[in-house]
Amino acid sequence: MTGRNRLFDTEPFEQADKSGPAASPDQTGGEEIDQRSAGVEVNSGRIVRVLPDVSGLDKVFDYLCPPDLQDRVRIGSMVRVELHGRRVGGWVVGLDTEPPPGVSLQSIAKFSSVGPSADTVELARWAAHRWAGRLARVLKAASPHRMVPVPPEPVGPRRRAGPAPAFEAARSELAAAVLDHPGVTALQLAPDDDQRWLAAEAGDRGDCLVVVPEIRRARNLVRWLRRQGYRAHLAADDWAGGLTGGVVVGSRSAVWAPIADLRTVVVLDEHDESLQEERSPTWHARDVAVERARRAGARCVLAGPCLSLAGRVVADRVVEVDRRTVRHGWPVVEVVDRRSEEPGRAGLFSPRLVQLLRTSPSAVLVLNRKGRARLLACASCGELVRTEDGQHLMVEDDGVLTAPATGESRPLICAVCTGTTLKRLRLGVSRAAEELSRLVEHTVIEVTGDRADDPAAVGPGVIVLGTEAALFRHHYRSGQSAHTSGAGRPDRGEPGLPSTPFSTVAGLTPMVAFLDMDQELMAPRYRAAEQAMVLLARAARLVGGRGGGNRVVVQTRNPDHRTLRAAVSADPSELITVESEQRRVLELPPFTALAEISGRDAGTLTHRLEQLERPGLVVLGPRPDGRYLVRAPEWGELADALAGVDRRDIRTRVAVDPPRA
DNA sequence: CGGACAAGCTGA
DNA sequence: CAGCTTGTCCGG
Repeated sequence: MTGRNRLFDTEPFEQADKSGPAASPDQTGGEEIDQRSAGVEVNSGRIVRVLPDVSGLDKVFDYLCPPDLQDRVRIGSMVRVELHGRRVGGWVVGLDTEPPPGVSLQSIAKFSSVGPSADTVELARWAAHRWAGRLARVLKAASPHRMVPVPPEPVGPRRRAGPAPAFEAARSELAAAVLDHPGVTALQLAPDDDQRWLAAEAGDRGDCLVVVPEIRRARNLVRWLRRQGYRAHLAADDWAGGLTGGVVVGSRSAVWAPIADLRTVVVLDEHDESLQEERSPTWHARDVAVERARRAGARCVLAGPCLSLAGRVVADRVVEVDRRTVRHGWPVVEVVDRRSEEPGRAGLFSPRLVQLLRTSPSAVLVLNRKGRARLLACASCGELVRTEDGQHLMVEDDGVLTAPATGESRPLICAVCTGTTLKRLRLGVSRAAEELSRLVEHTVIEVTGDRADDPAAVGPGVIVLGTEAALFRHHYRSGQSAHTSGAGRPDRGEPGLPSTPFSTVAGLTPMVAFLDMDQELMAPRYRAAEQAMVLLARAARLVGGRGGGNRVVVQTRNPDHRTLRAAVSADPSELITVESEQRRVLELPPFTALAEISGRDAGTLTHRLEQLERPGLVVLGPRPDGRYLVRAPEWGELADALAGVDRRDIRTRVAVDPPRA
């Protein structure tokens, strides 16, 4: 059958004719033909391969590169091209390519921006395969947000201009031990170590990338480095800055940033989950950093107070700051064993915790909620939002109330008092706050993750209570200073501490208490023990080292849990030893590779994977929520399997290295 | 992804 | 059979 495309492919002349008087005949067809006849032999008529930035389309297309663009277009360049009648952006991923026979080529419509280097495009390809996702998604992360028409040139002296920042001799020694070694080094630090010195020392050794989990911290670090006389660039604001040389700092996507002469890649707080992209492909900045450094012959340092097992395993060696420093950097961790309390009257607050809270000026309390109640209550009368007959609870769905049980729906209005202001109830946190306010004199502030407003202000006489978010979403307000800086507004380097977010300053909170650590310790996730340790390290950073007299309190019924033992003895490595052994025995990452398959057609995909009959590939599941896990002996196997299965006609989400499996 | 087109359905 | 929906295919 001669479909219209076949005709178009093979006989462009006729196609142009046939499009007839109605469709403007000459605009595209005529030009193409001219270029073909004039171009193909005579002018170099460079053909480039373009990957369009169109989600759902994972294909490359060949285009002619007009002569006036040829000196600017290279691998990674961002261009606009006509595709199927519309203009789309895309990346040049191949030069001088051989187009499929019989296709008439169009020209690139426009050069948009400098893009990732050829090396970075290759690295992105590796990552797309490694995490079984689309190349375009990775390239997007590796590309500037604002267009960069011309790449900046490297400048002369890139290193520190002024005198060296004064670090203790011990740190400079440590820096040398870590940074002057080829390969990948995992560096175990104390939780009160702000790690800025590592960025500075790396900067002293040449152009480097510093990846931190939070953009706010990246901003602070850039400011600090500049004050120390370094050329520092914030990757998010100045994508191309690194091409002039110096220190590039940014959050996870900074691991893709261009840089003139890469010597070192540093990842700070390597344990932090925000180093992993949450959308597919779920690439992890730690692993990209390691691979990038390896390819560039650069050094790589993974640092933090709570190195992940994955980080330790991927590293060539692990260096630990001396025992005394680590121990000193951890606060006293007090484990409150709730098993010994009188049964029956166990509220959320043990007598011991209440005693500690009463004498503490302020505190941050963390309640890891069970389940996710979406309850709504009327703000004026306080009633739960129910159906007309009061029999069923209702939830909000796209601006209307619906009762999942009956299907009944109505606008956002309370049936009892016709109030229109409804508030979301955090049952766990709200009840805990109520209970707490009867036990202590402090003002109690609730914090949950879904409130996008200003962080809570903690200060003397105030207790912040919330989910895990309470560890992050607050500012410290010391004494009478009423100043708080907005969440989105960068603080302008005020000299004092009042507006500085907790995330960067250790030792301000007198106490952090976990009301129910068992939720975390016993969570059915293979990394639960590690993740609980991350929370403890975070808390440790907030309250500071043991010298300050502040403490972390953990309420639990598992006082002998390996995570708690390690925290009490201020030694995260202790946990890792046990954890490592268990993971090996249970064949879990990082000793195997895991992917989580979810979505409507998860079953179909896993079935297809099983049919590949690859040795060592195991499908686990489905779990109650319909998700599957796929395990392979190592990530290469897993990636090959996922690449070898047809995913075109099905809707699934694939998360390689799922953080919460 | 989003348009182009074919096939399927409805009502006059 | 016009007018509309639904499904499938394909892009240089």
